[in-house]
Amino acid sequence: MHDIRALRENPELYEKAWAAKGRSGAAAEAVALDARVRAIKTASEQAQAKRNEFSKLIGQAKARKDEAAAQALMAEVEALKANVAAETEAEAAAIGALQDLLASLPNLPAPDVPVGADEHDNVEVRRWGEPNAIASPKDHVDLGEGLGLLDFEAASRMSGARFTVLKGQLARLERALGQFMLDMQTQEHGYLEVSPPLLVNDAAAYGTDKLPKFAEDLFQTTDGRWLIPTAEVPLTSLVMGQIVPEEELPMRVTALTPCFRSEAGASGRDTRGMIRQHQFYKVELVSIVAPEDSEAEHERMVGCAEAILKALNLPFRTMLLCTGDMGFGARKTYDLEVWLPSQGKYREISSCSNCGDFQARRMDARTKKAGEKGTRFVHTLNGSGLAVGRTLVAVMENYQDEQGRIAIPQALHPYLPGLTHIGGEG
RNA sequence: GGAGAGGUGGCUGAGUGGUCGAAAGCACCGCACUCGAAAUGCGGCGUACCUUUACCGGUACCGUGGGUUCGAAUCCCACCCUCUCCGCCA
Repeated sequence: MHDIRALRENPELYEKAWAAKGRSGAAAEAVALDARVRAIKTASEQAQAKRNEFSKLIGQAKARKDEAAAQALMAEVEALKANVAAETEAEAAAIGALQDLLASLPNLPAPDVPVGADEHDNVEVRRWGEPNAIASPKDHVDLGEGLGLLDFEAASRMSGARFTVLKGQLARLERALGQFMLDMQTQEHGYLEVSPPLLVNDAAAYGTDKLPKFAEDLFQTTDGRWLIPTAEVPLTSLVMGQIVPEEELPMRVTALTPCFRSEAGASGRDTRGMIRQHQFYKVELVSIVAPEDSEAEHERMVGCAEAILKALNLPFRTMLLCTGDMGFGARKTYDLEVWLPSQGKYREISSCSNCGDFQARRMDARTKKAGEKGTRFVHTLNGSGLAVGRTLVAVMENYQDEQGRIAIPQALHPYLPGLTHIGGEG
């Protein structure tokens, strides 16, 4: 959601950003709607004030038992009635139209976000690790099926495409990865572990900008709730409608949850393997901070995500997304891309976004300094730390050997005692 | 799922359809008293929006959304949430 006052004062800034996303003219439309809202509002309030005045007089007449005067006033106010109804109705309609428009418009990119059309214009910020020279690397599908521990056919029989069955040590490795990530984020990076609901209502989905625009990307339950596409939704919604004392900020929370995505717009993309699934585990990081702290927090959060890849010794690069590749609610986004030997390229494994006050406005999440008057909207940030399914893929492919076995990364040994390899005698 | 009770400001808690945005108390802020503090006294003390340079003024908000009415915290309807008991259940 946007600050209509900021928009009113600086429409060119918004127009520039929205035109680049194919919403040319939206800023002017919003400003015009806003002017209409305020004009109607003033008229509507004046009509109500007049009616209230009469009603008060009627009350006073009744109080002194002057029935005749009361009846006369009631006759007089009768004429105002229709007017008030029409005005308030027009007011609600105008406000609704403005709200709908504003809710459909994406966040503005931060000034230091590179301008670009799509992922080709993203900027590599840094690179870590050297891709292993693996002779004719297998992909994770061949590796997993070769080990008899990955079964896409069974999954498709019971659930359809984009699901997987993991078995044995591979299932155990997935679990170990989730535990490892969660432990690192809580014990080393100071995030508070949360076990949130996986089903949320409209308000939570709207506040985290999944609704109304992206309903088709979500699964909905028969009673109208939504399966979370990411723990960002429930974690950020912890502050929905709240006024958080400023001394409690920054608030850092994390959760390991399944994520459910319909992948409605992705048919045909990444159909092989478990890169793009309807269901996957992810450790999510969410920070709620004071406005002036969000940029520094963003850098910190990216570091918390990178730390997992470093600990697992997986080569990756950090990308700063350009304006055209950023998500709807983000003001600035870093993606982490991990090296996948089978594809010979880097693939997204984490996305860390600073949403500024965009989500906070939608969900009315504010902060207040003790002893000071007034509140400010908080800034919200979210990032994957990391996507467990894709990390499993990366571990399988980067730790494979010539026999199709998979070595266990050093950092996971405490989670898989006695296990050095998956496959073979391991 | 069944039966019942209830949702009012930061908190507690009043509120016969008519100066109720809402008593009172607590908390908080200012002033007085005091060397200082406590106690006491006096005053202030919600949020959002509209109008305005500002002051003033206006509108809305008593769980949410509708309705009745000249007028709704108060009456009616639906929904949400909390609590108690019963049933069921991992």
